[in-house]
Amino acid sequence: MTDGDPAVIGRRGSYAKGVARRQEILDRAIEVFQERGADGTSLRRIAETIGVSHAALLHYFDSREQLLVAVYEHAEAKRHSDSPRSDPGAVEGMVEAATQNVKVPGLVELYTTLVASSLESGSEHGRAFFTERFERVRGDVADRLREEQAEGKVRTDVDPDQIAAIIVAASDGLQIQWLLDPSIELERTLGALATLLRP
Amino acid sequence: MTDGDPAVIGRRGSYAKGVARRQEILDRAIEVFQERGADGTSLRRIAETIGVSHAALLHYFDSREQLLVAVYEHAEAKRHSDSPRSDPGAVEGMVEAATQNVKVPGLVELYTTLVASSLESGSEHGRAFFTERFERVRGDVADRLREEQAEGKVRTDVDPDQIAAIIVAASDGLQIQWLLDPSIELERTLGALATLLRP
DNA sequence: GTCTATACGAAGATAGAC
DNA sequence: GTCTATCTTCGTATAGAC
Repeated sequence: MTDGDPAVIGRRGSYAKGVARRQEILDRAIEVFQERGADGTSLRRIAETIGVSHAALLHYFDSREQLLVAVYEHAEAKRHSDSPRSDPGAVEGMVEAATQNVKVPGLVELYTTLVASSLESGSEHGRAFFTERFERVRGDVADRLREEQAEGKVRTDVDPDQIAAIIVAASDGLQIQWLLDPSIELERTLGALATLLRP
Repeated sequence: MTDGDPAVIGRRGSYAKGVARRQEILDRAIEVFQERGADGTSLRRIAETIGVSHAALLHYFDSREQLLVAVYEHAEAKRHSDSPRSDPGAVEGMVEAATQNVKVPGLVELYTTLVASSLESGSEHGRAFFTERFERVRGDVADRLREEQAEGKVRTDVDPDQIAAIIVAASDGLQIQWLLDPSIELERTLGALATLLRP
């Protein structure tokens, strides 16, 4: 996120109570999504669970999609601050994140749903968010790969940027495959990718 | 699909005209999705474009999701019969499929949308379809990997089943990343994955 | 068997009162 | 800043004409 002001994501609530209320709504909404994923989560049901009208939600978020994106963003940020940032290798970091994700199927479901809808034509906000996110995550992974290449931990006959894209894609895709069929062993399969990268 | 009768996918239309009409609907629907993806595609809009009532569609397909799955299945089968089945290496086959897909963004969008909704709780049909599909595709790729390992074309220090899952995941994920940001160079990036697999 | 007509409830979004 | 009321569209279900 390039903009420093968190409230700028919605349309209003830029001051005092508005910001607090917004955070409160997001906190409550996260719980809803963690247990329900993205299916039983209409604006009206979320509003009902939280205890406001659905129109009130739309006061803080321009559309259902913006609310969903904000919820995902908020949940992701919260997890990053909860886990003490171990900062391991490029693949190891992805493995760690993926195994964490898979414990909260609702979030993976939400993520997948949002990525899918961001591909559709009407989704300016979602498209921008995920385009930026993919770029940032790929960049981070590529940077770490370069470090590891310099340290002799990763083979140097492949382009770090391309490998980074593959790692991110494989991680996303495997989480989906795992949700549909847990027999694929997410961690060990991502481990095989790490084997491929060793010099 | 384990059942040999194609008409069994819907609920009726098992005979003569019904089958033909069903195919006709699918052919027309494919065009709709190829240009619109999955967003402007409500049951009613599809019906309107095809020239039937939305209730008529539900005569051939139990639900909107079943129609969408059938459309995707039909489009995929059609493409397989159109391209003369080159049957190359494991990764090469995925590269070929992915580069074909990316020429029809609507289908990738449809695929992603369906996979996402198959994760949700209400989706029995979609979930079964994609679980089977992933299993079949992974199995095919793994078989080819084993052949290539025997031929000395692929390194043998990795499990073919795990690599197959990674190839499928990476292919799916990269198509999405490419749609959001074409600068990642889909073919060359998947080529890097091929490099990793060489002995 | 095939399809039209119609109805129902839920959804996202908007307008305007308070 | 938040609500009620309302609009439109959606998926789905049913009745019954042909």
